Amino acid sequence: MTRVAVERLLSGLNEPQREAVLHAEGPLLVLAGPGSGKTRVITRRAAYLASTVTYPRHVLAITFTNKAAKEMQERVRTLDVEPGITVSTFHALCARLLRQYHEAANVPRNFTVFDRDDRRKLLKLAIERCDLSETNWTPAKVEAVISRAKNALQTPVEFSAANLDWSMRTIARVYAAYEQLLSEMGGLDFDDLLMRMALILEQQPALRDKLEDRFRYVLVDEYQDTNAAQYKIARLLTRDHQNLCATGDPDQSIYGWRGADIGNILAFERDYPNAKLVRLEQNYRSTKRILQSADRLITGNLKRKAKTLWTQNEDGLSVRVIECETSEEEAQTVADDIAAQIGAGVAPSEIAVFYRINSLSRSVEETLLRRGIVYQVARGVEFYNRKEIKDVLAYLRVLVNPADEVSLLRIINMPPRGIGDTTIERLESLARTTGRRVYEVLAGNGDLTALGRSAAKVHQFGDLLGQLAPAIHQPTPRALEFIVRHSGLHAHYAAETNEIETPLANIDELISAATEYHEDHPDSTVLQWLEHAALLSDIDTVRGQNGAVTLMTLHAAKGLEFTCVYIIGLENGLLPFRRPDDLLGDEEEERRLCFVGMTRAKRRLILSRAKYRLLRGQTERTARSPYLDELPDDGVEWIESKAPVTARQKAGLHGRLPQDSADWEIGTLVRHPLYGLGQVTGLTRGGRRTHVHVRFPDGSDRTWMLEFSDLQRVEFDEVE
DNA sequence: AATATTCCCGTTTTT
DNA sequence: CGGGAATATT
Repeated sequence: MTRVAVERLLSGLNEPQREAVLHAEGPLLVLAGPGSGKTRVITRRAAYLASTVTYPRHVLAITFTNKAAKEMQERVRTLDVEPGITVSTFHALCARLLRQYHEAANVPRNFTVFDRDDRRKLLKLAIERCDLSETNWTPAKVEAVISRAKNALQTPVEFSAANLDWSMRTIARVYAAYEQLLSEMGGLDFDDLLMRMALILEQQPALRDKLEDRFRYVLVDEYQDTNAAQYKIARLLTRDHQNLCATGDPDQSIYGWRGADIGNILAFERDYPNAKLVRLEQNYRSTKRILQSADRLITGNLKRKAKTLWTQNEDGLSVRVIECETSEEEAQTVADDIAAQIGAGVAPSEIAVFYRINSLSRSVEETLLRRGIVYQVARGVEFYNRKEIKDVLAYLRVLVNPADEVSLLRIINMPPRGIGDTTIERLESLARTTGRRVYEVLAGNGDLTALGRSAAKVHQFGDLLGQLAPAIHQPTPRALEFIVRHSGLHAHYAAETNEIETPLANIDELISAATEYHEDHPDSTVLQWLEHAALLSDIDTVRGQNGAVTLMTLHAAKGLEFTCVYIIGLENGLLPFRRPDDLLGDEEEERRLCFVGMTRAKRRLILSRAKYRLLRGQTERTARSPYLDELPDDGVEWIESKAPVTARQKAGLHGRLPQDSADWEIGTLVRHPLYGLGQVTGLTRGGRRTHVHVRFPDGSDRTWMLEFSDLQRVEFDEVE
């Protein structure tokens, strides 16, 4: 690369940023405050290494999310670097390497990644196998303990040895049974991906050497959120060449609950005594007032390395704290302000609402919906959690990895084909007694008479799988279409009429997603796509562009920035979050979480709380978050939201006028405050909910839950 | 065997 | 409140 080109990589960077970009050999720690241009630095650094110092294939960058990986890959490309660097999350990287070196890793070549649901199911089985009761040993609790053990790289035996008390010993038994089940099914859970990789790097020197030689320059972003397994992987990959660049910010460590150890970043200089340290402290993102407020808050943390955040940006607006009466009012106030900002010309995509727990999104969603403000919720996993989506994926998973009995049992009677619980039990016991796996019983032409009358149906199902099997060698979108069509799922879901939820539309969307992925990765296999889908996170599925306001948890907000930021629910027990039963909770981590949220804001930051909050069906009195009291006096404006008593609130019932579903029928003319006049085209009455479908003159169809809608009946004579 | 209904429970954050 | 499991019904 020419001198001119290197100059270009350095253009617009300040001195410490340049140092970080140009430091090639040896360990480097970049402590980067919020908004300090870290992304720019690591992108340029990767480009510099790939083009000037070495070849692209020797550069590895590990990011926290898939989305960040994709963006970084693209940015490096626009810097005119030859393709070939590896940018990936820890999990995706490990999955790829474990598959590539499956023999050394002692995992099946076609292992599948078991998500949280699968893991729960398997744990239930494991608890059962250990003759324990699910009430005493709840899957959730056991899951947490096992996950922690795996993150600490403890096998069942080691875990058992390390714990003397009876309860932990018992969980160790479940852990062992769970591992047995996983291995029988050819599955790896999220933690396994890291743990296995760490262990083979440790135990197989030849492979470790090979990988270290491949990845000669390693960058780990968000180093403050690495856990023991990730730490070990990073260290082992760079043991000899020591070219590890860690970037991050201890003040933004927010994943302690999932095993992340803030100590990893704090001890970097001890681990690497000759490390170069670069501090990025100039903030280019936020106004002075926003930065000062956030900085003041974070100084409340006692266990902390002091640092100086500063900015040359303007003072800006005061940070606002809005105290509302109720959570509904809070949502309305936020929606009002959002509407005003959009009216003033702020792009909706520059606006975000953050909250501590997902369930808080609902109130804001409702108010935005009513105002017709387009929004997106960073909760993409929910899409992959839909029943129909899981059904389709289960077919793929079974075809790719027939040992996956969790998926097999999911589809054996989906669509319904007359194979009920008793038949399944018989099938399982037949498999057990003949020492085979269930899929082997299905695939073999053996004797199914033990299954009684259902034998024919089971046999048919085995045939069906045989017919579908070739599809997985097709490109994923085609495989999906084939399977959806021929499995009977299509017919099954097409038959479901008058539903608001349209499974077929979701399946189409799944195929679109696969198509998009396939365009980006033309040579990818079904197996790779499944893996990709399993490792997607909430934030990965946010579609950046379009004119939508973004709603997300504070955790998902890390690494992003918006012109206007609203953080709702600043109440004691909610932020900082505290579980009802237990007193503990890392209050410093909660403070960091708030800090992360505040520092996402460029120009306008609003913090809100409600004195009464409707949570899980009950309105409760709340107390203000202590964090609000820690904000500086200057530059913060406190607003007591006046509570306009509307007809709605007087009417009670979630602040809405009661609607009587008896008044509604197909053809009824209605008026909506936003969309105007429309006509009811359908009603879906569920257990306690009624959904109204309405068509408007512009041809659009919309659906509301009757009790929440702002629809009003219109009599014919009014229309004239 | 499949579907409809009721009841009970648990309460975060996510790869 | 909402989801999942257990139970009742056809």
